[in-house]
Amino acid sequence: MYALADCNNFFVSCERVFNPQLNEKPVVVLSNNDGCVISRSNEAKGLGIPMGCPAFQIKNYTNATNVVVLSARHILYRDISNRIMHILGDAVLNLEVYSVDEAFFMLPNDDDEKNRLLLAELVKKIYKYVGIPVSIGFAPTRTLAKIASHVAKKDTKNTSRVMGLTTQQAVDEVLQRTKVEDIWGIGRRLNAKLLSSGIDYANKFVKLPQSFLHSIGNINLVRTQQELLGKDCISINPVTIAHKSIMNSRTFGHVLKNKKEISDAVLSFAQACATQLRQEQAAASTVTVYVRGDHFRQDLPFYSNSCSVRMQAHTSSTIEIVRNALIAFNNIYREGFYYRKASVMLSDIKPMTELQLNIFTGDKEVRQGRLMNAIDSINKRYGSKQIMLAPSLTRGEWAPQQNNFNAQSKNLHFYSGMSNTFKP
DNA sequence: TCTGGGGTCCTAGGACCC
DNA sequence: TCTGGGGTCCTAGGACCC
Repeated sequence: MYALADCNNFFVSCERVFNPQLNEKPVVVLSNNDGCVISRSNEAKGLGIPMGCPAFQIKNYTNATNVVVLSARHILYRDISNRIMHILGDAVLNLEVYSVDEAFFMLPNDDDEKNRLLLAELVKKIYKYVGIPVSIGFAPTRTLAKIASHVAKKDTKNTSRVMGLTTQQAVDEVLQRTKVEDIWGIGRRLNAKLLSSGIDYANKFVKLPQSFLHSIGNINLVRTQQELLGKDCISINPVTIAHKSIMNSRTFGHVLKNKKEISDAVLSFAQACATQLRQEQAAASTVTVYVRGDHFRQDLPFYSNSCSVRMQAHTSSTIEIVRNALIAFNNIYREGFYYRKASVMLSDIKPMTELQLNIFTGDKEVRQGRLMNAIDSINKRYGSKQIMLAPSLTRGEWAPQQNNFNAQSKNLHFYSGMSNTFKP
């Protein structure tokens, strides 16, 4: 049996832990740059505010009700997430942290009732020690466990917030009232294709021939169907999931034209990627830089492009990674356009332990490795930005804006200045 | 006026090999 | 009029997830 623990309205719930006045009020948390809604309380959902709603459209849904609109504090959410994952990790087998607010794990018992009691205890424990409401579903496959956790979350009569799909009868009943768009693995495109063939609910989806699934999707869609039929198709991840790519990317606070300002952003993102890479004790051989204009500005010419540079050898040195990121950036920067976003991605990542020294770069690699170790330990001890490459010492023009937009409606309450109130 | 930031996997098609 | 039959590797793009 697999279980999935899923935090309810996670970012909003985190904010409520530190500000109980937010309880029972409609609350939303915004994406970086205060762009759009990424977490909603039940009350906000009740007002009809959709996921991904642009911040400036919230007022269209408020209906004369006070909505509390908050900028995101991802460092805080990550810390709370870690606490929850520790509690889960101590109690269960094979914890797979799937996202900041979700984790899969295996259940120890064959007995449904024992499992149910164990999970109900975990839900209580997490609420008691961390203050976050969690729902847990369990079933023979991950895809069914996911559906079970949704059912548990929505069923307000079920106070234990635990739901098992352990008999065929229970599965059949739930599939009958699960829309295909709510199945894990079926997104907007596939949903549209299925609907146009008259497939609206999961009980119809599971009866489709595999040849049809192949014709509208790929092998993953067949796997999703098999999972709903109770056949475990998703291979178990190793204990520590190594990243295959590392990315750092921001939408700028406003459009930028000046090459230096944008290359400062690229430099800063490349440094962040390199630091994370070393934290994971890994090295990468490919750096990709991407830039684009502003989709929403009809009045400006639009340009987007990306460039990948393959480095001579795998490296985790900030100096090498930044140097190559800037080469890639120089390749794609075009004079005369306005830019709104840039990103840096590292790929072809390997653990340090698997790497051999390249005969061309060996000595330099060793020396830069010592330098990077020194920088990392100083930054760890005295604060994350004590030593950086020189051009990134100033706060860039590209910095995203938070708490810095106009409230058009008196119905909107904008909280600000809360960013540093949390002490782990 | 104002629209996020990460990730993964799969497939088709091109380049290249013998 | 006629133009082989296998392979591999890489990349771009599309789909999905949170």
